[in-house]
Amino acid sequence: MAQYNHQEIEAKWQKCWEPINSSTQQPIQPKAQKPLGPKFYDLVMFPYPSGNIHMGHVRNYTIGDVIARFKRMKGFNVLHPIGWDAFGLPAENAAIKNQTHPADWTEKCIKHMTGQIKRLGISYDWGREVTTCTEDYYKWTQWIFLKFYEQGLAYRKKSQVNWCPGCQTVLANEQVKEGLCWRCDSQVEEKDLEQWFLKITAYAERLLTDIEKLSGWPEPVKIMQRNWIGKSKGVEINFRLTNHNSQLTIYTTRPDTLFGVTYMVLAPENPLVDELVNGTKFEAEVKKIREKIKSETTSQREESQGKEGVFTGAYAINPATNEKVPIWISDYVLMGYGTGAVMAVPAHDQRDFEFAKAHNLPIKVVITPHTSQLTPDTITEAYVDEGTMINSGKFNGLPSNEALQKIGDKFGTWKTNFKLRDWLVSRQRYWGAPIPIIYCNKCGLVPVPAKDLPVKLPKDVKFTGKGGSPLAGNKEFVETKCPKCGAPARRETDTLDTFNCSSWYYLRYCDPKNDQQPFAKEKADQFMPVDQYIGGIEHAILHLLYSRFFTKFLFDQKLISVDEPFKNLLTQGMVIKDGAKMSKSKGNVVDPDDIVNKYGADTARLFILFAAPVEKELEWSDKGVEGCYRFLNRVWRLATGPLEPANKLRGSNERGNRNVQSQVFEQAITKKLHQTIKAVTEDIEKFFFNTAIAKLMEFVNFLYSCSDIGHRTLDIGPLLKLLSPFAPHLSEELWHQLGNQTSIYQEAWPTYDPLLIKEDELNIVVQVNGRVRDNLTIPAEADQETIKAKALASEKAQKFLARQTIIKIIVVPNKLVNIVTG
RNA sequence: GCCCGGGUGGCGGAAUUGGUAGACGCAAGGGACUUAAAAUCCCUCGGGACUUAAAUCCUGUGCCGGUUCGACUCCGGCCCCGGGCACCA
Repeated sequence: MAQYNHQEIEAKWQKCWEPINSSTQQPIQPKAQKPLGPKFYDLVMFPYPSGNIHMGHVRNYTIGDVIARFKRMKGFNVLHPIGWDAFGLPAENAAIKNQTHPADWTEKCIKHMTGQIKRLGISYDWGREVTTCTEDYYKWTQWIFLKFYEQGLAYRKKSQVNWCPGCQTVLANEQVKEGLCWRCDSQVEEKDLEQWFLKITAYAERLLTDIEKLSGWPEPVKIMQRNWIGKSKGVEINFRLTNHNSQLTIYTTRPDTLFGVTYMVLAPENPLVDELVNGTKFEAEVKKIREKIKSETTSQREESQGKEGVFTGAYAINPATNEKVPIWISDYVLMGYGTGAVMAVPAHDQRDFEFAKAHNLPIKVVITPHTSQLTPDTITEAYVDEGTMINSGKFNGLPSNEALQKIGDKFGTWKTNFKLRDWLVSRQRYWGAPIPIIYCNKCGLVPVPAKDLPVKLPKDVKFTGKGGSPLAGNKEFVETKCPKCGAPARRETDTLDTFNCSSWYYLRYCDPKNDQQPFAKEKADQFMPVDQYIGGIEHAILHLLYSRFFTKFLFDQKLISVDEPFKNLLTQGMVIKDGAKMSKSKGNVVDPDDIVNKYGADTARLFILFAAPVEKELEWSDKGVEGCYRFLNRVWRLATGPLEPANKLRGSNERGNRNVQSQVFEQAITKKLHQTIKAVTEDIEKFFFNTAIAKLMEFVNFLYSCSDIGHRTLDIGPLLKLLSPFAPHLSEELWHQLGNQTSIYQEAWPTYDPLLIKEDELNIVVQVNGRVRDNLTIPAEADQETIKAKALASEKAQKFLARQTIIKIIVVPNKLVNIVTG
């Protein structure tokens, strides 16, 4: 018997699988199920080609592969593609550092990572490989951008934007995490710049309501998206200004507190501020404060906690009370939300309360709790709950929730607001898809005609890392002719945020070679939506929200027939070591290559699935890996062996059921096998891979515990099939050693016989007052009365029943009897 | 502060319509085989009491209460850990 040589076996089968892997066009069909089964689109988040795969990738791709192989054997027509999210900053930074071109660097990385992925034995359809930085791909990224532009959903606007000094480019709101750049952790600054936006806010309502449709998504992800979109219902109320013609519009979700307004606050950037203070004695002071606030970073602003502010000298009239209230500016009011102005009700809003305390502004209570009385003197924090209206004219005495509706109706206009901002998509970087726009002195802004796409990214560019769009330095690129009038014109030199590229790649996989359109509708329709999407939770908002937006837009353009891209989503947990995320600086990185070399891909795959449930964090353990390696060796010996001498020699301490006739073993093994088929199948369907593997181990352990008589007659084919999604190489090798000529994953998935898994005898627990006292073995067909009688007759139970009155006996079929005493 | 997850042996984790807590794996201890080691195979393995041993009993799923014949599982209150959002009016 040859030893289990993982290196030899894995290399051999990876080579054999090459032609089968790249052939979704001619899907692999189980022999038993000839007609093409229903489609199943199995997708993992495509990687950024950073140079090396890490354990997170291994986990991601292994999960996807188990599902792909399982579904194929189940008869589905599986689409299981892979590609590269290849535009992005690291390539450019590497270029600056190493004097290589981003294109060359990226190509090298892809080549290396391709080899690494192939060595994992993942059954990708490499014939559909997609790379976002190639002209044939980004041509269509640009094309889609132009579609947005045509529909008025891509526009340029000057506004306050997030600037990352580290990346030397602007960022979208979604890309700022707690004031820091999501990529490089630099403190994000605010800048006034003219930039390109996609009008994702036009889809805010649909992006929100359609979350309901995503029954196959984890609840936390849906909650995060809901919060990010941040819908709120309120009213806009106009306040007249004294000594001015214009009026002040505020947004509030609490019109019930309108009578409690004691001052107003404008965002420092609100244009009305100039109108109010220009030429007054307040101008200098207000503008000083405004400049100070503007210069502050987000985190400095947070520290000020809404205490920074100054009176503008102007007053507004409360439409409900006709009271004159002062107008202030403060950093706690944001220009980007609502109208950039609020009515301040210190008694019922904590931020207003704190500001009022800090600046000695009056407090007026208009809602009081049902149980106690609230006065401006006794109040120590804002009362934000519901209550009874007071000091509110004819609304006095009403419950506040009723007054909210009535006051809103009377004084304002109902309005829905979203926290979601439009998506800033322009980047002042080189390594991305050029924005296909031309600026003409006569015609203004002109989109590049579709026939002229792609706007090619020139190779000859200087990388200084000093800021500004690198493309601006390339004359040949910048200088062009206006497509409309032919006059000399300039190209846009910003590139698209790479999240544009990743927002539609799953559609390109459906038709990757199309040079007429991004994808043919009928081909996209054939596979969309993605049946199972697998990736890290870090994209809960970013990529997943953008992709939903793109899909809805393309649906509206009638380019596809689905309006949600991902039917089911599986968010895998991180791979950690020594309690921390693997990172170079911590020195706790485990290189997948090392594991594959030492133990093989099958072991790596098995361990990464076995060590933890998919959605939870996975603590890497070298010892645990060895355990999985041992298991595969056990399977190997089981299949290739005669039993080893040591195994035969277990003479003295063997279990009772040994040395019986082989027939008995056969029956027992068959039963256990069918139970295992059932359990493993159900576990895989629920993505409980860790317990599926445990059940395979149990079965193997069971086989080992049977005598060699049992072994000799054993057909391990079904076991190999059950194991094949997890450890494809070893299963395939042993499958062929059994004499089979065709690939194991062209086999149909094993089925179980419900009659065979039935136990003839059941183990029934006998409890007295809920505590276990005895175990009974009872024929499966025994009726309740028999079981009751046997339980009562139990000697061990009797001990606890002495001098007790039995009140009732509870029989749980197939499980237990509980005798309750008084 | 708000919103989500999650607390089970020495460790990773099982136990999803309330029904034998600790499957499976790791580590540890003991044994078989071996000149020896490795590999392999077998046994033990939450804590405690009692005992030569077997047996038996008590206790135990973050903490405190509750519902129930019966609670890791359901309810109320609290503590701790992880993640997300963070002046959104």
